[in-house]
Amino acid sequence: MKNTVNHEKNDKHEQILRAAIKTFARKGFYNTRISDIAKEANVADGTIYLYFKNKDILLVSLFEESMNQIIQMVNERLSSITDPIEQLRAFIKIHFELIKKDKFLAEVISVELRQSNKFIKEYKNIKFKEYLNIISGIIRDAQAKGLVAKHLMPGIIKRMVFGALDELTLIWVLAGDSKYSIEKLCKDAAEVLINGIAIKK
Amino acid sequence: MKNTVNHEKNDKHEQILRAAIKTFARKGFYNTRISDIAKEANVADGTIYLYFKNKDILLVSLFEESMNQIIQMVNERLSSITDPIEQLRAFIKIHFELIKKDKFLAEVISVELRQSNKFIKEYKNIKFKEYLNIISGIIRDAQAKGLVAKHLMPGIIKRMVFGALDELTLIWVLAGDSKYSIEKLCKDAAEVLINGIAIKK
Amino acid sequence: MKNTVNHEKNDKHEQILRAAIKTFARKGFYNTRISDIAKEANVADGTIYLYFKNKDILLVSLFEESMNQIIQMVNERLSSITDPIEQLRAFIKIHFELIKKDKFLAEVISVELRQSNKFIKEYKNIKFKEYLNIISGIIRDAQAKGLVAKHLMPGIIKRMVFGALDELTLIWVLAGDSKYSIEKLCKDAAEVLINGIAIKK
Amino acid sequence: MKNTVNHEKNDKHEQILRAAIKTFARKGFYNTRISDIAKEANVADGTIYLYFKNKDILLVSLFEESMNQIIQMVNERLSSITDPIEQLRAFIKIHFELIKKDKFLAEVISVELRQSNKFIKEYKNIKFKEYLNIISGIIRDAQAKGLVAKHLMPGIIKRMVFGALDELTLIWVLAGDSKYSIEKLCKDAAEVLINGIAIKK
DNA sequence: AATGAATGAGTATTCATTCAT
DNA sequence: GATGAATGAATACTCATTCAT
Repeated sequence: MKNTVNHEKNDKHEQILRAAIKTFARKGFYNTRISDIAKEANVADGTIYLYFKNKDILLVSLFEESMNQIIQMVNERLSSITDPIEQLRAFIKIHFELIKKDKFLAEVISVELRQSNKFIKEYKNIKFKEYLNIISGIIRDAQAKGLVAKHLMPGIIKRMVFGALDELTLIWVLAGDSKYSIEKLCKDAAEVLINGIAIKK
Repeated sequence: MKNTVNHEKNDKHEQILRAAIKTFARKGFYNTRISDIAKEANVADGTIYLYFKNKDILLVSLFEESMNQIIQMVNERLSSITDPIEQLRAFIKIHFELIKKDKFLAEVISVELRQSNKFIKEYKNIKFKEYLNIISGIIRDAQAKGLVAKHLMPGIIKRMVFGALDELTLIWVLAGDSKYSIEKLCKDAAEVLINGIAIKK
Repeated sequence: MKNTVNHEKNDKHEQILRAAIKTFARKGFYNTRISDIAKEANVADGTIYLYFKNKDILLVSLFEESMNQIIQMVNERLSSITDPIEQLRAFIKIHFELIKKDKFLAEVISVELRQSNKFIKEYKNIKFKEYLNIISGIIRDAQAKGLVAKHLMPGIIKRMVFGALDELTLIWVLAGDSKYSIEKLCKDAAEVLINGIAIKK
Repeated sequence: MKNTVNHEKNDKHEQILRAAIKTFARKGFYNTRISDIAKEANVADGTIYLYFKNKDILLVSLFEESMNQIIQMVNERLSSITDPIEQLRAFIKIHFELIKKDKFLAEVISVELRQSNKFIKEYKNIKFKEYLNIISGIIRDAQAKGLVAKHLMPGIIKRMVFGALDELTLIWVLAGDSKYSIEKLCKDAAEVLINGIAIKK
């Protein structure tokens, strides 16, 4: 989030996006007023419309821009790993690192993504699919290397992996008093998911 | 809701609930108008308020009543199985059977549940927790019988299982042209999840 | 109120009227629901419409029937008095007696009469005018007998008298803990009003 | 309401208040729609809510602000008069002057005040009590100077005076074709009320 | 670019009234 | 006559969006 290339002092765009994330996380998309975001961002209501066409687009932009950064970072980190199983483990690790780094964003993505995919008109969340396809890419590679059974369909596995991680995200993010540490969640998730798909030697 | 005994086919309560499920599935909770539901249910707008206090409560009731039926059915079906691993397999099977039987309901639960948990004031989805606890109960039993490693926390596993199943629900329910059959989803899910947690012999 | 000629045991008409008076007094005409009155009267909502065309007519009937009884009683009591000044004194006395006897009715008449006169469509409160004209009749008689100055217009005086009495009604009726006794109000009112119009000897 | 200094002729606050007075006078509080007021004020419906929290508060503000001006003006005018009897006469005169100057306001205050006192939640019309207390103040002064009998209670007299004046207000304000001139009403009222309470020499 | 006052379309909910039983 | 479930018209209020400054 912080590794963006915006070096403007007065970066309203970023300012509004952060305020939107925080407010959507707290109140949800439909219960958030543009004026709530404006207040949080310390700008006038109208200013938001100078940077984002409307409320829907604000949420969409938030997804797009966040996913962009995440995807870039994930790809970078994975590029130095060759074993697909280790790549999957790393993917899971990075997922939880990101959640820890930006709880609000994690909450917005986890809670609002489904709704928006379906109900924000004309929106196909390409970036989200790209994120999911990192997983299926790893699976395919693993299958090619004989590490994962060929009959498991990568399109299904990627969703199961994401679903499992996303649900764990939720419990960490929604519980103020996290019963489970990020590290434990990460460790168990990696163990179960890798055991689940890897061919046993 | 009503203190009358509803044995009529023309049960307004049921009629409205079905209409709500269908409409929430199609348009989402926040984009559904009470008048949409009324039209779908072939009743007047005001009639809905004779059976449900308000729109929030309508969604909540929908969850409660549906989960009640589901939980009862799942428990019944699982009661005749003793091997916890087979119970888990059966649980997964039933999950997909239910989805197939009531696509609209599956969609509403999968898409709206998260939002409602957090944003419908004062709502603690006890029934949903009860559903999740069926899974953790199975896991605990399996651990007691030495079938699942003790260090895996049932509270985490239940969420991973649900998350994975729920995400698969989504792809089947949202894709008009299901690329994957329910049966394939069920089979892969069971395989991966059981492999993931079961101790390898 | 109690001297009506209804000797039916199950007099719904009277029952509803009493419930309406009580409820209008407590909540005001516009804030009273037909169902409130029905509940108070221990009848079904629909039953009210068997006795009164609609909510407006219920208020109107309430005025008409109450004023009828009041006028009849006042006329009866005044008929045995010949001195117009004493008649006025008696009128004032009776006014307060009535208030004391039926506080709820007094409150409804005092608080709702103005609104209804103006805003209930097509309603000309003839009975209320008849009540006022008792006062102007007394004044005219007094003027004929040289007890009240001729230049005072009975149409004005009747209103002043009513306005003064009505305002005192209000303070007694609205104050749960009446600071002033009915008797004191009555005595002062009679003194001031009679002194105000009678020619000093 | 607004923290801006309103010195413009085109003051929305004032504009809305005037429109509200006119519309409440014509149709009554409960029969007036916010959109009626908006139309009369030549603003959008929503604009009203920028200046007044809700419909109840609009009526309350109308009372408060009007009574404030009235009280200030009355006190000013009375301050130059020393004889309490003449003060009372002046008070009555001013009352009718105000009615003549703003018929709509007079009508709203006279017709809606009672209702609002009782049925607008949490509203204690302090300003109205302040207005009434001008009268009782005069009476007390007159009693101290031996001009009014001590046994008459100022708390009762103030109400009688107000009731009488208010009722006369009504007949002038409601009658399109005023049978009685303001001047005649004023003269008779002053004569009767002063005769009514002053000790005869 | 930034503001925030003004707009007015949009909707949940209420409640007087009806009418089948 | 009595009921009360059903109706649906009516409306206060909200809030995304615009635009004059």
